[in-house]
Amino acid sequence: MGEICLDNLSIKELHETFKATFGRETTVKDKQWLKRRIAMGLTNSCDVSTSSFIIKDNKLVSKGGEGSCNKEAIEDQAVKPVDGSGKESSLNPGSKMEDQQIVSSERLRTCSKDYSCADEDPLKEQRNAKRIRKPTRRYIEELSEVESKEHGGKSIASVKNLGLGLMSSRSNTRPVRIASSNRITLRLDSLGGSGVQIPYVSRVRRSRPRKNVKALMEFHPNGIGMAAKLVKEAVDVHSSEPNRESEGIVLKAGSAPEQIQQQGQNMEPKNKDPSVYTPDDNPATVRAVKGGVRRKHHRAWTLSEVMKLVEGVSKYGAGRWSEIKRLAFASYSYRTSVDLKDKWRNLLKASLAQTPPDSRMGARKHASSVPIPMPVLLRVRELAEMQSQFPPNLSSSKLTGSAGRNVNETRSGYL
DNA sequence: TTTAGGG
DNA sequence: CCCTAAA
Repeated sequence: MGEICLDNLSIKELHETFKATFGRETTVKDKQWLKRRIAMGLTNSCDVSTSSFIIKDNKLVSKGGEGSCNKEAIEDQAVKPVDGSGKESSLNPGSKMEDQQIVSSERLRTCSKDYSCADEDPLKEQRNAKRIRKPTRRYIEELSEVESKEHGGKSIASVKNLGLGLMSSRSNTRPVRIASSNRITLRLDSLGGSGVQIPYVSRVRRSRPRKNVKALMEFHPNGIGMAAKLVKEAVDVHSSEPNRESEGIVLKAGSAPEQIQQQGQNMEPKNKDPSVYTPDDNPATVRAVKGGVRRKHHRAWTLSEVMKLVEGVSKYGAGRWSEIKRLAFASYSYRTSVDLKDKWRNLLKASLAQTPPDSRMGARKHASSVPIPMPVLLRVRELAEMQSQFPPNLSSSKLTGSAGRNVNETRSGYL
């Protein structure tokens, strides 16, 4: 019971799932470890209410009721440092993924240190030791999202103490959240005038100025547009380079993506208090003066997010994005209802195109994007198919789907 | 404001 | 992801 049914997956599949879940690859070859890891990644979102997904072979079964949150998996993880086992060689959890170089030394530390933070300390150590490796911004950003859930908008208040009067610029200031460790991160969308940003953590996103052309054009007459742009860029350059070392987690770490990753996974259930790193928005758009709207940083969808989305759709119906956003995605500050919609659209497309030919061609050209587990795709297709038939009944929306429906993966002999 | 679609 | 038309 404890173990999720990932057992039937091959190492390769586990790797894929792992990547899909955490957005990064892993070289760990230990099946057990992978399973635990994935299990956590998937269930750490225990509140997915009604059902937790279980992947079994190619079937996706929803396990109803019981708060089956595999605490076990997590505990196990903590105890993993048991080198006694013969498979120690593969025991390098979130350590450094591809860097098996420092492995040994780190492993030792892992043992001596407190289990709970086994993954963390070693990192610091090894980092000083040899690691110089470049940050790899992408990972940091994408993994930084912690799937912590539910934390009402309670954290919004205190922000005022910071003397940020500008957040009012847009009556609808996106809920500002306070990140765990005394670190405050906020994002003001001041599209209107002020557009000043508080570089508390100077996490401005950098990217190409892109086409603010339109905006610029309008102000051009006064040359202000240009000025604005320049300013914007300037700000950008200055505050951006330090990629978003989000929450003071990366602190001393030169960058090691692993750390972020860690935090997400290791976070023990009990420590889940809302204050722990709020997956706040910020990486999002930042505006400087008029029209410095950068694209939101691309957030790779993790498997768990996808699953939440799928479940959300199954419960509230496709199209009720705002609902799904509020309920199933309450914790993900980024991911707007529109994002959900878009993602669903993509999932749908993927599910329909499922396993077409793949023939000899270099199949996975851009395999970089998380491969979505077949089961999930099947579910997506099912839901779409089904929902198109029975337009979501507002009355029984909650009962629709999730309740008693089975996952009849319709023959789909594929794979 | 939220949806649906096109870009 | 962004943007926009509709609702």
